[in-house]
Amino acid sequence: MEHLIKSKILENSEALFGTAVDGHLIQFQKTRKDVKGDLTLVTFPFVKLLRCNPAEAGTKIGDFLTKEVPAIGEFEVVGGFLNLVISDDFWINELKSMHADDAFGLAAADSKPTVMVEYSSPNTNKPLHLGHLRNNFLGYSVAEILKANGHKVVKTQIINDRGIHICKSMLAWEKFSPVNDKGERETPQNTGLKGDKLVGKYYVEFDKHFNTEAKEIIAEWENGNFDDYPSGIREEFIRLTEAKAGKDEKAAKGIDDKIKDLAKNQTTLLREAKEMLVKWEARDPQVYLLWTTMNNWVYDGFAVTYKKMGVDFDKLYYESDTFLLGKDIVMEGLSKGIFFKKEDGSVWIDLTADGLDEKLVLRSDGTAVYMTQDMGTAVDRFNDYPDLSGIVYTVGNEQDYHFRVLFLILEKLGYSWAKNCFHLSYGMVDLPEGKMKSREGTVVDADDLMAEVVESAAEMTRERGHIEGLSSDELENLCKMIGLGGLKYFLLKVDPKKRMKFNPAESIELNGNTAPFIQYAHARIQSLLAKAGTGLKEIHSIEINEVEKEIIKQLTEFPSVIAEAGKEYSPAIVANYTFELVKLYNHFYQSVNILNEPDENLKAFRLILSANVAKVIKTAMRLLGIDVPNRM
RNA sequence: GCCCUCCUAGUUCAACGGAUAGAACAAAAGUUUCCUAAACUUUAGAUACAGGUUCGAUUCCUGUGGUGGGCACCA
Repeated sequence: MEHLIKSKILENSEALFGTAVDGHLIQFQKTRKDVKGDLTLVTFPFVKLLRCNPAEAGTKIGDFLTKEVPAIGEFEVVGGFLNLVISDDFWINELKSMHADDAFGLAAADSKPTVMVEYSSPNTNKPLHLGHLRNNFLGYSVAEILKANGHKVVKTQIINDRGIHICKSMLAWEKFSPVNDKGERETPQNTGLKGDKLVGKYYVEFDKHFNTEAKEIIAEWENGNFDDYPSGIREEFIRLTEAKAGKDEKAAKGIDDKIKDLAKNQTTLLREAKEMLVKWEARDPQVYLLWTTMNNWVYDGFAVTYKKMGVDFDKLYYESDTFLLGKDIVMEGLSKGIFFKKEDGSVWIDLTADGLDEKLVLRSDGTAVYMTQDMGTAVDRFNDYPDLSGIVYTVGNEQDYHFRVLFLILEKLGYSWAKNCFHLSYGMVDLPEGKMKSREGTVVDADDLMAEVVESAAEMTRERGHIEGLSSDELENLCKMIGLGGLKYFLLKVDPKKRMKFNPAESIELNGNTAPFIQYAHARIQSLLAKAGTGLKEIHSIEINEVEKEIIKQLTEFPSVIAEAGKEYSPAIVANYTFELVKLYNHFYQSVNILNEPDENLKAFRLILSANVAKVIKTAMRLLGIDVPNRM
């Protein structure tokens, strides 16, 4: 309808305004609930053209449209707003056509370019936590939304399987794991621990011993013992200690941290971890075997978690394969004059003209940095998938700057796809008590949380009843749908860019803007349809009420909501749309009695309306990775 | 110090520069002879502050205050 009106106005702009008008002057919005009309045209933009007041402009355009567009019956002008009334027949036809369309709202599959969506990308030294849940749910959902928009999607993750952090877990396991009577150190098999949990345990173990050792070193320094440490340490320690005098609490703490860092760098543990990393890079067989073994434990653990989350991947990248990539690109950029070399041999790019800084792309010893690797990986992916048009990176907003730089460098290097790369940046998830800090044990473990929400859903379902006739498998499945749906919805309904607060109690809430509220509406409609039986009759001309019309209007917006969510990479748009739809429907449901409606025609209409609400709910929730039960 | 981000009811979130700033939770009051009460209906309550641009500003610009993050030859 908007397209139709727009083109009519543009075609006749000479007659209406005496001049051609720009398409963007024609702005629509939803009509306020308390005034007459279904669609509103904002007439302020035409005031200057027509040299009249907004109301006169509205009347002129309204007169024109009622003549030109049959579906527009009448109109009303309120100030600068032209409110158009669209005929009931138009809405009923809309409903009929969506009812006939099983894939309503979805664009034709694979009709748009291939997009890669990267998400999850964990480190292999610790288990997944709440922050990863937001990342995974977001990435998965955006992938689904892009598919719904007709894109072919490759879901991927890059697994950070190498580096000093992995060596820390490995070292701690070798040093601190107890040995059982069979002479084995702890394994997932002999402890029954999930692999990622076991490895994570030793990462924590490393940190514990590491801190203890650092404290001991500081104690030695405080006693004036610097014998075992390199020259310069004593001076630095004294300098820092003296700088502390007279500082306020916060500044003093900062200096304490620096002293601690100084001491940490002198620990045997860190030295050994670094040695292990060097051995790993040299492919030392023993270190490599340990690395492979422990990473496999982690992958087994992650697989369980991903399955529970309901996410999956089409292609995996491992940092151990990609961490050397990108050097040839640096050389190429160097020869093109995009990068420059400093005296010490390090290679940089100067982005000051773009409002950014100088950025290192290759160390003076010729080794790659994070940026180098990311450049290489991106190019690599476009080689792997020749029809790839762009990459979406689901990564936290602490890396905003990194991705700005990365995309800019790729663009300067002349990769035309650089403009199709997008950083799906999301805010941190806060707990009611504040930031999650692994050191302080305030991290919420992903497995624990998922188990908790499912258990809560089970409790509430048992309390409520309505479960007669369900097998225990069906019941378990239902509780999973409700619990995990609630969790997913809670994390997805907020604008991804925004930092959000996670309240464990609210996440399992079943009222308000939650998945169970939406799932319930769907289940109730299914049971309504089952009771009504099949054979929905054709609807004849009928008078529909305001609420019914509102619902149809809302339903017709679904395709544009999907398009909008794809453009903005925002599942929140889909979530909030669905919630509005359900509220509208519940209101309607409460005000009529569909099954006992004597007018067969009206009954058929209301059933079809309900069926389409259910269809849209199901599709929308699918885009969020949430299952909807047929009964609950 | 420099750069980025965010600040909306008691709380958690909405609002392409558009009409009287919407919801949800919490609070208060109601609705079960009838399709699932995990529902529905009422009531009360907010744009951090100060300027500017505009017919019109929660939205854009400037400044102030606050939040969080980034500024390593770490990843």
